Amino acid sequence: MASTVPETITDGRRRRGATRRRELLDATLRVIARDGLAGISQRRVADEAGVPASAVMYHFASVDDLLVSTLREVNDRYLAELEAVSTLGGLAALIASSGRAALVAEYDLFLLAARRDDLRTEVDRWDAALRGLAERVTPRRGDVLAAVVNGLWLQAAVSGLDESGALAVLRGATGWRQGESNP
Amino acid sequence: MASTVPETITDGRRRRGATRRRELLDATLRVIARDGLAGISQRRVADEAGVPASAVMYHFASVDDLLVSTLREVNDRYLAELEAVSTLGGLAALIASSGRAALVAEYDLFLLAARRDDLRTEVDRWDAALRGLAERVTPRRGDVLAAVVNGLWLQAAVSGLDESGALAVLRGATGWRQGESNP
DNA sequence: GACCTTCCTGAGCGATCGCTCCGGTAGTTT
DNA sequence: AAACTACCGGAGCGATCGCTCAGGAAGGTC
Repeated sequence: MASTVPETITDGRRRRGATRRRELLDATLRVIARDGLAGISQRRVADEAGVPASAVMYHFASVDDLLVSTLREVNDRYLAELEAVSTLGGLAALIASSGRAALVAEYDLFLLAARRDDLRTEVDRWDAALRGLAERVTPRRGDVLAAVVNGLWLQAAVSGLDESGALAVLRGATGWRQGESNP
Repeated sequence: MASTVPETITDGRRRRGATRRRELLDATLRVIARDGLAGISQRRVADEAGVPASAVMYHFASVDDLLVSTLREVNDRYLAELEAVSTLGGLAALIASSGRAALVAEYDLFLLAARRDDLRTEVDRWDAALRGLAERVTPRRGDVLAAVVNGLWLQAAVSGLDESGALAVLRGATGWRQGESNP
């Protein structure tokens, strides 16, 4: 909030620093996917990223800050994808596009946000985006579509789900009938 | 599997032991609800239950065993409740009956089961029970109902959900129209 | 009463935890 | 080249971790 955010970093030192910071965020997501939030520690993330342990504390104020930053990054990415969707087909493709391990990791972070007051904004952002999409795609059945999307995403995380199966459920839930126009 | 399971324990020592074991399971669920799986430790659970730390290792082979036992207990309870449901109204009541904190804790354990091969059976049990209920209540749209139930449960955990709201979505998703017979 | 089984618990070990500190290195600016 | 800045990384502190162990205490059996 207080720091200036240049559109492109010209300072070579800062650019390397920013890269390493992102590598730590990626490593964090991989560790969560493998071992869950309980598996996160400064040293484990550092090892996963191939950097010394102290690097974590240089780029993040605390391990919790690392976790929260990872959550925000993941959420930003998904919100952008959600907002780009306008059809049931696109929605099915999005839900089926991520691997199970990554989805499980993202749900772990989602639950973290659900439990902590200081992260409610992240949950609310997701909720608003999903509700917006639901109203956009199926104006009369927005609440139903929102629930189905949440459910399908959970099934994709836990048991896996292919695109055509997801689409069939989405159509079934929104009252789509064979021969109707998209979505 | 190898131990005899008497229908009622007459030995006072064993009965107290069984009680304490259950207290530890309850304490575990409370700690998860508050701090997540990452907040679980032998000493923290023991403190929450009001027993010495060594009691955990007496009643459970390891902290992981404590976690797995808690998961199985929670799953058993929910499966029994799921199997008792036969109408949309009953389903809505069940979904809305648990507090948010408890639901978040149960999802944490659910994700643990989703990530670990040795716990797949628990996920599969849940999946089979939900699918069975869905086919029972709405034979033609079983897959849709299963997805909606998962989604509503997630929403109940994250944002809260009242019974009437849940019922409205369940009816909307299954094509129920005003004036039709239950469910 | 003696004897046995079951449950209990405080002390403590080695490992790992989050985090601090500080000397060092390498780009950038003057 | 000197001064400055940003990034780097090994050492190490106190706290907590999972788990072991050995010595009771208490209920049950004979």
